[in-house]
Amino acid sequence: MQISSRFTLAIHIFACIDTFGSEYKVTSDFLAGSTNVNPVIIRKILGQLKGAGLIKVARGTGGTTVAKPLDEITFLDIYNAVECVENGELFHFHENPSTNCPVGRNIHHILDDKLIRVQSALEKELASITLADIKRDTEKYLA
Amino acid sequence: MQISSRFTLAIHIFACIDTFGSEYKVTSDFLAGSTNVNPVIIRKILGQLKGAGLIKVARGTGGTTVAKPLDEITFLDIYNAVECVENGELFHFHENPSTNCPVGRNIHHILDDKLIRVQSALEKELASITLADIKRDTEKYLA
DNA sequence: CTAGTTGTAATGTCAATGATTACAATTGTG
DNA sequence: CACAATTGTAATCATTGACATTACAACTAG
Repeated sequence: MQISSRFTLAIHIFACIDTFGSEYKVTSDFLAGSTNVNPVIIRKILGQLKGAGLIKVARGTGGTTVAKPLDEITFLDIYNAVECVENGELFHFHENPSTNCPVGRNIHHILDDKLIRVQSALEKELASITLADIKRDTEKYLA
Repeated sequence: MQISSRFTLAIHIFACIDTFGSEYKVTSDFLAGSTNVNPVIIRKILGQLKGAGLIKVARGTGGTTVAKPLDEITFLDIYNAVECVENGELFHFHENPSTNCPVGRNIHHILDDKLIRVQSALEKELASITLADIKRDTEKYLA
């Protein structure tokens, strides 16, 4: 299965806040228009990003702002915030390998460290990209 | 979403073929017993691995063998064989960003190269692990 | 107070996963 | 040759997550 579009949506949201935040009030309806995604879905993602301390959302009056310097928010922070994988485990392991079979009994010992290596490689690359990179390239393409 | 358990199942299957292949006939029922997964699911995975040229399956008589030297089969080969992600794209991009919004119009330009970087990091790590590593560690834990 | 928003619950649709039953096709062996 | 074991595959089913949508209570600036 693919990683949920919540991830690309969240980055799109940050690009909008940064680009339009000084000029417009960035509401869930505004973001729904730019992403073409239902405003309730947007509000759920905003709630997750807020919960992770990445943005501030104004209750009642409306509008969203970024809570930290852009170069301190990595793709990994966003990826974790929007819960792309359950329990933080990228790979879904088959649940009940047989304890009667020597291989089944040891498959976790054999495999777990390798799965972690792969997952760590993914997360390391996610951590190497920040919203400052997004800001730079957004300005480049909008010019 | 997590990556399908077909991936860990496939590796479990290879470990069984290597460990028991010389002594027993490794059938889908045998593998279903070791993995605790339905034999029809096993047969589907075997079909995908066979289609990728990684194993040979004996029709009628039954039994499975590995088609290549173990150090020539990487985790990436297996990952691709069992179709863990659609179109080979790890990230699901929201489908219709607005063309009326400057950010929506450019979000793919801004983001695609970064998503590819992350996906490549994952695939590179997958490619660095082979079934020879699994064989070595299986023997270690079964001893 | 009112208008515009957010937060959230409740439903609905759709797709993928995995289990399960059933059965035709295949093939070595008695 | 006929049989028994096995593969390949179709057809269902239950469960789960994603995303859309409607509805509405709670909140806040003006």
